[in-house]
Amino acid sequence: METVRRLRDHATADEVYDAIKKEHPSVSRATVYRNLNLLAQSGEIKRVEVPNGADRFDHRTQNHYHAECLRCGKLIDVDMEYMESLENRIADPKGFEYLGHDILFKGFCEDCRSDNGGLTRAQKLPTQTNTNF
Amino acid sequence: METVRRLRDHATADEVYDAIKKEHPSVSRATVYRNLNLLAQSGEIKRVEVPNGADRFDHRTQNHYHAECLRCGKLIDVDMEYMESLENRIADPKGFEYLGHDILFKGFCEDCRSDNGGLTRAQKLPTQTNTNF
DNA sequence: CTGACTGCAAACTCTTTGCAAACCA
DNA sequence: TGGTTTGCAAAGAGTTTGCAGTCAG
Repeated sequence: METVRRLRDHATADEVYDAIKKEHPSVSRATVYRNLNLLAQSGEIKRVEVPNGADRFDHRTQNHYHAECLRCGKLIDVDMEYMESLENRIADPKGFEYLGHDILFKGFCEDCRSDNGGLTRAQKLPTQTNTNF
Repeated sequence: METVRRLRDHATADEVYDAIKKEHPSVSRATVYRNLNLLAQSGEIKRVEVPNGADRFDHRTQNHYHAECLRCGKLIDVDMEYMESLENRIADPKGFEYLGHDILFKGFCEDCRSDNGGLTRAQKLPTQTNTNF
């Protein structure tokens, strides 16, 4: 079942389901979700949570950051050092127990940066300066 | 309608709806959602997207980071300088047009760090080392 | 045989949308 | 009046869950 990590590129549960279904048409969506959850909990794959979008599952299990295309929704790996203890920089912990962090970059992927038009998740952003998240 | 920013603390659309309903019982959820979207787009309030949770709306419109309590879901403001151009540190832009980023810290809030038990969003995390996101 | 795993369908959460009625300028 | 905004209910996306049947050891 884990051989589904051959999909490599940040597949959503549904993409995994579709891929599995081709070889094992009887497998149900529920089973795929259940097993992805198990694998993610055991650490064999990594769940990448995307706000307002389906969770994606990553065969790379080390910590790293992602960038999301605001037009097509694609997720790409970002080539940047993981900031191990970013949370040490926080000035006033106020009793909060920091366990980790996640950074999500936003923008347009190579394919999408030109075609200005069409549906996009960017519509939810403030319109004046799209750099204001 | 914007006076709903008196709720101050990262209210969800539903919390806003509940608050409005007390004074204007006829207002529907759809209207609240529609207007929150308009206000967020015009930049009068800031939408904070929380993976696998309801979006929250923030009266603070400047860029800043948040921390999410993995037990109760509460969102708190993080006292840390906003890293204006974090995306400059990315080694290999690969044609991606970076427009911004968001950082979400995770952990347990003051109230929740002690009570180990009960439902928690942390259950979705790998179990061995909860610091591995 | 027993516990673990599965398929199915229904349920759930959060949010958006079509439409007709109500409102406002 | 004509464009905008509303309420309602239905629809939508993504995911989980109860249950009964199936499988493996």
